[in-house]
Amino acid sequence: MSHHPKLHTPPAAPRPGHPSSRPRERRDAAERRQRILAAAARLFMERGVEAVTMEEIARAAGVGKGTLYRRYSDKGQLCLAVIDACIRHFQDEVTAELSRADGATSALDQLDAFLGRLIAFVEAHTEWLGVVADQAAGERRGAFHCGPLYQWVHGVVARLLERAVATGEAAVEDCVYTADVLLATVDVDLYLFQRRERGYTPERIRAGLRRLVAGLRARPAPEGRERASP
Amino acid sequence: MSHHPKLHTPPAAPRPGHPSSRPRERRDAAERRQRILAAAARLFMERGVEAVTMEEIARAAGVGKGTLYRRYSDKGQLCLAVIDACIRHFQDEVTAELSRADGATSALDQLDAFLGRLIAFVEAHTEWLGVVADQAAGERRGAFHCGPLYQWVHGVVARLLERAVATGEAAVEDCVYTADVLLATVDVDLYLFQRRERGYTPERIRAGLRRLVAGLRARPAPEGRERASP
DNA sequence: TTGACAAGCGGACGCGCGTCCACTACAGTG
DNA sequence: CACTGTAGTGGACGCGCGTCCGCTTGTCAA
Repeated sequence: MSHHPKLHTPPAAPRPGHPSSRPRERRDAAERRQRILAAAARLFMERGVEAVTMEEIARAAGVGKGTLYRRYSDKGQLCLAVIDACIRHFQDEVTAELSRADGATSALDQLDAFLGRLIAFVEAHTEWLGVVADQAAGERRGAFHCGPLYQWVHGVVARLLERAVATGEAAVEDCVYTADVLLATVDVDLYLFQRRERGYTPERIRAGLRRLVAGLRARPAPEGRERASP
Repeated sequence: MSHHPKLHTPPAAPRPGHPSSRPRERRDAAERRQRILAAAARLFMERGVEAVTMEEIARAAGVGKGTLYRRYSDKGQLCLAVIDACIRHFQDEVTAELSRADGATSALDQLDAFLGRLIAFVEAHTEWLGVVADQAAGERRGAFHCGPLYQWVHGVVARLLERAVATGEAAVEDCVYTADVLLATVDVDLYLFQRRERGYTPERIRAGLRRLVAGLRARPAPEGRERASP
């Protein structure tokens, strides 16, 4: 298992596939990459993600800053690389569960289950995801939404919505848009705000999200509906 | 018109109200503040918000960086101060419209109208709001959600939702949470992503949001409903 | 008017990020 | 094995932010 089409930095940069197709990554370079990842993981665990600087990571890994930035264009990318194993695991589980429940469960229920898993994932990696989000500012605005992780999650949600529409379970006009909306719900910034400032539990957030999904269900009688074009 | 309880930096810092209650802001300080605001507004218009540095603003205003930071703790606050007039105008219009339509229009329709206005506001000030959002990173995470602007907008939405529930129009369990969700929909990052990458028009976004609100309507027959307490 | 005190000022400074480029050393070639 | 091109390296550097602290100046009381 575990093959989501080049979502993750495969081995490194040149070629993921054939063993003798291109000047593949140098041996020493690969070793340094391991050192970097190990050092970053250790420091992040020890002192928290925010408190560690790129310079420290470079020093701890015994490489220069240039080398560090060659592989990970910013702290966010490095974070994603560090929790890469978790991400793959998450994706594998989801993929497995979805294909298992394929015909047996309604699409909307699968969506609900997926969102539950997603909340758990966010809850478990808030600090990391927070840093990732921070990097997507200024010049890099929108980088996260354009990145493979969001694309994948969005794809899953949109596909489930489309299936739900096809089976008549749900009445959704614009699945792509709606998927964005559902995911905006677990945006790290909002999630942290609700957890920290509002004092919500993950369960409460989950419940709210579930009710939102319930609102997508097709209605028995479209009587007092919205007027379509004013 | 135009009195929302200290949402904006009133005159400056010490006291908004009585004329002889505290060592009110010095005259020269006030003048400098005007210079800063004018310089910032000009530079932002000329070269775009992102491209202007705090140092340049200070220089253009003929003050030191320390002075600049004394009043506006970061670029985001400065941005908000520059578009303060627009914000007040927005709030006044909304307040007026809401009190005008008070008994005449259904709460859900008022909500819909408000969200339309909100989208227009975001569309008009994306660049500024983007910078504001950028500042709410790292240490300052959640600053925007804690700030007066979000609080106010959230209050409006939550109140309308509560009214809709009271009149039986809508079936919403958790109005505060739902307000957060509706607003997450027009989060600057997401909004820009949908506008730029997905190529959505504001109208399309508005339509999607409207449908989301429609999903909150109370159902005629609660048949295949969610099980309330598992 | 004078004195005193705090509010206000401003620029030097430190920090972290990310870039840049002269140098190194690995991996194919003859 | 010597040769060579090129991926890879690392640290000096520049930038923008935000802070800090010694100096200035308005304001109020005597």
